[in-house]
Amino acid sequence: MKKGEQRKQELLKIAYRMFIEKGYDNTSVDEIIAKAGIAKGTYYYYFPSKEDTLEAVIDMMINEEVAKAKEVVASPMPIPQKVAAVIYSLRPGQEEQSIAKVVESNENIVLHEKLNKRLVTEAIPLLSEVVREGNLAGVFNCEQIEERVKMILIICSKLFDEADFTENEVTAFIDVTEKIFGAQPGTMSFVRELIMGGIG
Amino acid sequence: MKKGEQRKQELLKIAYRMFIEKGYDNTSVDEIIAKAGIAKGTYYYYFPSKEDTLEAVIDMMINEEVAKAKEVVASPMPIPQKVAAVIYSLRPGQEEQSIAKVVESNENIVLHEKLNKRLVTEAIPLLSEVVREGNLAGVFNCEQIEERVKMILIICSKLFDEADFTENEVTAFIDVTEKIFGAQPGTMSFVRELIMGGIG
DNA sequence: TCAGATTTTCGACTATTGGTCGGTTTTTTA
DNA sequence: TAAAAAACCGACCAATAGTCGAAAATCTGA
Repeated sequence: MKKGEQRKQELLKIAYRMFIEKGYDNTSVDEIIAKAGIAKGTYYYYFPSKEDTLEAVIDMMINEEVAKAKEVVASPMPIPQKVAAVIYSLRPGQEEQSIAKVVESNENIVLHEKLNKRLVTEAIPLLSEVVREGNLAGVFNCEQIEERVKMILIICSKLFDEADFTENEVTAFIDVTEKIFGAQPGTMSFVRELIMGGIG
Repeated sequence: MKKGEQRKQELLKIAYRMFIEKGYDNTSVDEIIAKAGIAKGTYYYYFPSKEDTLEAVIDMMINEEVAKAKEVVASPMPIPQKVAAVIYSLRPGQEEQSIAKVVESNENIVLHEKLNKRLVTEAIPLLSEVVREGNLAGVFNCEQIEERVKMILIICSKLFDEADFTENEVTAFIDVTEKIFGAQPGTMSFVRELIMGGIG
């Protein structure tokens, strides 16, 4: 890695942290360069604009999460569990969660939404592959796989914005997931413990 | 209506138009007051901040769409058709659609997302009432009504962002809707013509 | 080793923007 | 009709994204 590339990565990490901590709009370029200890010109030598920095930060985040998801897809695991694991792996990582003060839901709409949109797009082919596996294995039974996967991902991205889940939400989500993919009732019921224990 | 209230409404309309035409971020307060022919101080006499103006604009839009939706709920109509009609009435109105250049999807994330969020929240009780009707009438059969309605609304808000629908999307959407609400297969199939003819 | 080119860095400067404030005009009230 | 309240004005401020020409550091090849 060249010198220049190193600096860019360093700036990216700083920007990433600050965008998540304080929100994209509430983070000024001046603050970023102050923390990095560089001059304005240097920053703009690496990034054409602040928004491009955001885009790069999102790329970084997406790549990490997609990599995790791909591992899960490749790993041997019962199909229903794999579906859950892929979705689970797409959540914002540990770090984001702990840092995030303003980040989720109310503030930082731009980052949040851009990230979710990209996440859904990138995840569709991955999760579709798993569902296709499921169809072959007989656990699932559905057509329009990509479209159904998209719906599930959209639901998840919105539902998981809130930190806590109600009993009814979980129940409905499990039932809907089974029905969307044409699975036998109970196929996804293990998700209840997963959600209640792991996240909620 | 007092003089002051008139001016406020006038400003609101101007802001609404500009936010939709050019996006919230790309509309400056200076532009708004220029178009309104007033001074900075006057603007801030009516709105504490630019963001409050956005909030007020969204309120305005929400109220209109909720009013339409309420009419639909109250009107006599077969339940499945009513479900479709309520959802349909929540789309951004004619005007928005025609004005909107940058508005949808790519730019104007803030307005778009805040609006959608509010729309889902406000629509849940309305659509839930219809579904409850449907349960009593025997066309639907489901529990966790609010939660299922929320899912449908989320799916719609994301799916209808794109102007065009694929055959597969429509097929999957119809099937999913029926299954989420526990309706007989075919119950919602009329939606196909509705979407293909009316929107797509 | 050294000159010339390339890459990287610098920071003063600009334009735009959201927002403030003290004062003026208009309208209402009594 | 005079005092009070409401509405309005625009100069001013602080913050902020982005520019630019020049300087410093690094690399190149002879």
